[in-house]
Amino acid sequence: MTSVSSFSLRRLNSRQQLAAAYDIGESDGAGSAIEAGTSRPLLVLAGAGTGKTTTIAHRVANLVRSGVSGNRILLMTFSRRAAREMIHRAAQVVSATAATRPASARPSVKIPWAGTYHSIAHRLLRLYARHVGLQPGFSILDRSDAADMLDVCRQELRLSDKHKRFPRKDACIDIYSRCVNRQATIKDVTTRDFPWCQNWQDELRELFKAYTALKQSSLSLDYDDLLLYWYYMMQEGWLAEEVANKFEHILVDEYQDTNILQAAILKKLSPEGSGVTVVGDDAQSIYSFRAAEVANIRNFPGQYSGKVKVIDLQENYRSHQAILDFANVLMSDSKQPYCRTLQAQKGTGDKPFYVTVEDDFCQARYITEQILKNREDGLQLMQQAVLFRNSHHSDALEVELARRNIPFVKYGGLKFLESQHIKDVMCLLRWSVNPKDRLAGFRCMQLLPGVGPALAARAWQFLMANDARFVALSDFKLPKSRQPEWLQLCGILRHCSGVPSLLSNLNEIVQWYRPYLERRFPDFAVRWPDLEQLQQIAHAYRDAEHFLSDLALDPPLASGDHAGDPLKDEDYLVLSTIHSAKGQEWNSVYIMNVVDGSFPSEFATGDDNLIEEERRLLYVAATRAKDQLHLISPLRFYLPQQQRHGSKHVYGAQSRFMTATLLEVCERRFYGESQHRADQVHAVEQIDLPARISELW
DNA sequence: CCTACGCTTGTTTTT
DNA sequence: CAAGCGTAGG
Repeated sequence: MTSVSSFSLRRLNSRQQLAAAYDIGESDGAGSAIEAGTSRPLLVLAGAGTGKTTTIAHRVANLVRSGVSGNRILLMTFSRRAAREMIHRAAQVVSATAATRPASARPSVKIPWAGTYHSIAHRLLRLYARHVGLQPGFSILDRSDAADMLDVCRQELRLSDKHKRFPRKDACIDIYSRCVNRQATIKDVTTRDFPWCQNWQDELRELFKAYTALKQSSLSLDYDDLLLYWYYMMQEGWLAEEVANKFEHILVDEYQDTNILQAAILKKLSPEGSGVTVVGDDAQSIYSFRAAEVANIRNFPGQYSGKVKVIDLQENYRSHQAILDFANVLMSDSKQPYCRTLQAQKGTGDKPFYVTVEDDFCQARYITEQILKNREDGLQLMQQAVLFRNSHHSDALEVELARRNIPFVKYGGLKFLESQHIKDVMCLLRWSVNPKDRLAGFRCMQLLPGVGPALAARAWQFLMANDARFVALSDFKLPKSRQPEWLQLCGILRHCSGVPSLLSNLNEIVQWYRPYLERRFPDFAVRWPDLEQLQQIAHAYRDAEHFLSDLALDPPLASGDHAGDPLKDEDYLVLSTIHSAKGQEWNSVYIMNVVDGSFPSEFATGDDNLIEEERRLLYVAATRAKDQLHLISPLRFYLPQQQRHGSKHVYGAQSRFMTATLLEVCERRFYGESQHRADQVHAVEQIDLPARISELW
């Protein structure tokens, strides 16, 4: 095979080149399409920082240049942000190589089918809605909506009675989700992951049945349904064929984090594996709590009887060797075999700092000081990031950053979409789009004074008896004193369901909601700006349906009301959970609370597989760093459980991951005591300030 | 039938 | 700290 383009591939190493060009024919320049489905399956094992994004971007660009139409490429990445990044990079590659050609001959890089598995599933379902028995306008339930809806069933089935000790809604939805995503029975899932629920198998089955029925009558799909419906679409002859034929090439990023259901969908999309490229790294699998299955990537070659080409990328372009030594030793301490040793192309640098600090306040201060010092040395805030295991671990730090006026953005953790007041507003919008959305309807009705579960239930029956027509809803009679608010709500619903303008509808809703906001929340003044922000976000959307589903599937950042919203071009620091930091990199990285209880998480103790996952989590965190890595270990570690009794702190044990061999590749630092002394008051002389002040008058 | 209040409980990570 | 539950009072 002749190289596709020596110019654009020059910066790739030989293995990356191979991965980017494997089994792609040469375009003859006239854009003749290659015969569909000639590419054999490809597995790219890409260690952290080995140029995975670049490689895929080049592969996409090569596909486009070889004549494959962009809309015949399915690109599934872990987050939509990753998808956007990938397309952007591919476009750059293409335009760099095509600059010599006239603009008209340049292939454009548009990959409309790029996104997460869930968002692609969603698009397909909207596209084929009428063919698969779904009404357009169906709602998407996020995780907590799903849990709430399941809880409705749980209560109706009388499973919630206290003496029964039936699992709580979150446990139930978890079990349900795993059954779906792992294509396993309740028995399998409970024995393996929820042994204390084994005695409830029959009840759980009843519950899931009722839940499924309720979702269907509410015209609602949860996240798992998106995949499940897609999977079942692929079981239907002509439909499966049509969907499979849409795509000539399928690229899946972060394949180690896909689950069994997703793998099954992929298999259905391309039974022989032709045109399939999967990319991933088993050492970076950190989503088993979401039913991710490392076996997917480990067994990928076996799936297609030896036809799979495996390309292993080991040369790391991100970090210097001292950081990679840390990562390598961390993984070699594991009992599980990760046959990957990262090799730096950048030479070496400072060893990672393992910093012992007194408590979380010292930790916050240490991080802030280092960040400021780095900034003085010319390193922007944007080149630095603070990573942590749980989103609340950054609480003390956020206070400190705000105090010192350091702007930051926090990824992960509570999104503002999950806060009550946003949900209230979104539910009214949702209800107006999908009158059968029971969860949304109940929530809205119960906002009204004097309307609780019972009245709402009667009103709901009335609405359903009237074909879910909002016009009829104003005829529902309730106590006279409640009537005005009720009619107002009906008016809004009628208006919004009749007028297609998202912006004006949302504005109506927000205005309507304002009094309820003030009645419901003492801190309404803080919450009000969120509603304005929501309206800002809505500007980017054509209609309510797109707005609602996009926000459910690709939530925007958390509200950054702490240090003020950093503008796009302003410099700001990134705070992120490690899970949300995947695929990113910074010059300087700070990992908080490298202490047992946090690394590994207290919930993981006792289960070897979970401990291993925590190890990989630390690995992912450490390999985000390009130049500087700080691992901070407070001696006193805040454990929220002990809140009441005396000390809030617990003396944390050294993280079990920090073995002697691992410590050898670190530089130890101590921080705290001296700082403490600097803060102490050296009281030499007593001054009577009040007296002085009084003298002023 | 609805609300308000006070008590207990139980807290990861995300599409 | 917020959600869930029980109780007393409209």
